[in-house]
Amino acid sequence: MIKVIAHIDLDAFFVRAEELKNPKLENKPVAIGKDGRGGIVSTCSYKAREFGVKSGMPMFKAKLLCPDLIIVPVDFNYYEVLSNEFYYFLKQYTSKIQVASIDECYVDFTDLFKNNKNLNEDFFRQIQESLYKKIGLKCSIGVSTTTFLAKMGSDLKKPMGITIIRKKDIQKLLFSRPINTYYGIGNKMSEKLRSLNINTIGDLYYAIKNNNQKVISHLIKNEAENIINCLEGNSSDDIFENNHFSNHSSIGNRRTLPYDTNDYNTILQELIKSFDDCYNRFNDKNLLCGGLTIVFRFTNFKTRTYTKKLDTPNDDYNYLKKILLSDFDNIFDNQTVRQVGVTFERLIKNYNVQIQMSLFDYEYYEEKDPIYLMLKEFNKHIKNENSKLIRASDLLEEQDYGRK
DNA sequence: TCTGGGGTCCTAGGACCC
DNA sequence: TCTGGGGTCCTAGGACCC
Repeated sequence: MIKVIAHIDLDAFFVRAEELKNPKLENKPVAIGKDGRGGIVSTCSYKAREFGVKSGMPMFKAKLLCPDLIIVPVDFNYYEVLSNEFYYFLKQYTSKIQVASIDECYVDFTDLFKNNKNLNEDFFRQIQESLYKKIGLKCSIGVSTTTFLAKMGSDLKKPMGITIIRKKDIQKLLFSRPINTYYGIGNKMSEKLRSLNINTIGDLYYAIKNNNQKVISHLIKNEAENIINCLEGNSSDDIFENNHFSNHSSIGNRRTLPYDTNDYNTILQELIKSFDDCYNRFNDKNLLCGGLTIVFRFTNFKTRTYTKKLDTPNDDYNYLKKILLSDFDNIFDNQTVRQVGVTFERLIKNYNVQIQMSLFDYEYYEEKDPIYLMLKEFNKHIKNENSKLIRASDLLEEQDYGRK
């Protein structure tokens, strides 16, 4: 059966989130990110883009392009709360939602269109408008028969765009697009392909079709076949239902040092800050950590990682920290370091913790409890007066931590 | 005064077993 | 009379995405 899959992507999400906090930022050139050594633009407002500011650009460069740029630091916890609001909003339409990141998801609307042959923009326009009215977020929507095409579609018109890609329109809409806009082909691969005179998605399609071995040999195993399937609309259209952006199999933190150094104590102190940051986020979630990774990035941007697998998954601060410190002593060899980081890996749900059912209730939570705070934020941001109070049980029921 | 920090996934190649 | 080769499992490092 032909499916109706939408990819819904929030427009300049971090900027929009900050505008909701501080409406004075609206229609101004705003960049979200760190303003300091190594700071880059995480995302920026459309006004800032008019000056040539882009995601990933060093902040000092952005300031040169746009002297009036307003720089706002990243507030990830707040974005996460807002992101969950967005996904709850979508649930009024269907539960067939696959959360892909903090600001985008795939939704299977097939059932809703079962009896309606006239697939058009109206329905999606209504979602857009309702989302904006209720939560204040803007989004772009791509609609097609597969997740890949929906994803490619949402990128074609922004902000507040709606793009329907029908099978007969794939070539017209996608083949002239630059090669790096193909989802899954990044800078490295684009560079290789351009050196082989593959500059557009269409170029790549025909090269594979014509069995151009020079090109095919640069792709990973089975990728050529996969690309043809994607561009002919025959790739997977399955939605893997998940409920939260916050279900992770790892939690990490990296920190760029104020200056490159090989000083043992300076590096160790930053590493411990990283560890504490990870632990604080990890500790909220009733998880066990099954492995610890330390990462160094050197002046030349090469990275070195060191992973310790734990015999038994653990959540004890002192135990994990002891491992961190002994690992650090083992591997640190006085090389000059630019960035250090820690990742908690192999996260699994801690089934040993028994929680009384009554504790799932919103009103039973202590005011300092992270779940309580999250709910408070969440309810505060729902603008519709009629929406009912969300209870902790609604959230927790849907938690499904751990790996498949 | 270049190049963040949150992640996931893939692969080459080493370790190990028989 | 020198170290094959098939298989599995694991991990470091890198590519990619937002």
